[in-house]
Amino acid sequence: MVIKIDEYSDVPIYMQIRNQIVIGISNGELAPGEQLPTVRALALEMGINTMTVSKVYQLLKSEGYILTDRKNGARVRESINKSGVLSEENKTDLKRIISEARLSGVPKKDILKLIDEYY
Amino acid sequence: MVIKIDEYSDVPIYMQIRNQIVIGISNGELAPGEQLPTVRALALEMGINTMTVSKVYQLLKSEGYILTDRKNGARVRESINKSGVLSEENKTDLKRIISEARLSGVPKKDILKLIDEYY
DNA sequence: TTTATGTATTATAATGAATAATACATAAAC
DNA sequence: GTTTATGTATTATTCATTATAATACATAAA
Repeated sequence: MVIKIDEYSDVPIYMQIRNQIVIGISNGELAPGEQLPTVRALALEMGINTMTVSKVYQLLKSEGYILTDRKNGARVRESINKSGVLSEENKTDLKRIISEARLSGVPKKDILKLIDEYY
Repeated sequence: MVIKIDEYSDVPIYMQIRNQIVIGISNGELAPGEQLPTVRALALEMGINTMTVSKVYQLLKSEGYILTDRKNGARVRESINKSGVLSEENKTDLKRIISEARLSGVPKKDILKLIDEYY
């Protein structure tokens, strides 16, 4: 899996990595049980600090997306807890995105098409 | 229009206000040409610094949502530029939200229902 | 002349993000 | 047993962002 950092983004590096891994798990690019790169390998590959990557894994672990231990490294969880509902934060974000889209004249069907593509 | 700040959110105050005003413009709660509260009035009402509100208005102005001048205060723009396309940032955000939703077991139709509600 | 508007200025404090350089606990590999 | 590789902990530092505080300014209507 290729992870790309936009250095001009105002989204912190660790959050960009976290998001791309979550997207990868969701679309199947990262399979359940699949091994993730080691902290040091990913840090070296991306030219960032090891602790930054470590914190990404700790975040993903706390969110229930992956498991980590000292012997096996980090792996995608086999069974991820399903609340079945969209978080309040995501509802708020979605509302904002839709509002900006409407004001930019983006047709509703274009949004629905993106949902189809992403879901 | 009532603006509410979640002091526990990691979204900065100025961004929360900005977002809620954008949403208000989009859903018609704030009509084109409508006067916004003065910088000082809004700051006093919300118990925050005047410069924080001023920067919100500068941001909204730079984004083309409102107009400000020293005599008339701030008003919603009559004609907002329509690019017709969703910004790359919003595409990325949308993709992340959908991914998290899928992993949480949120049915696609629930997402579409929210789109209907918000758009 | 007063008042109200957005804005500019300067300083300060608090927080978050990222890095740097080591070190540790653990367990597999040799 | 020693080495190696894993995630994690520690401590310190730097930098940018956010928010506040206290004034002051330019402008134009009242």
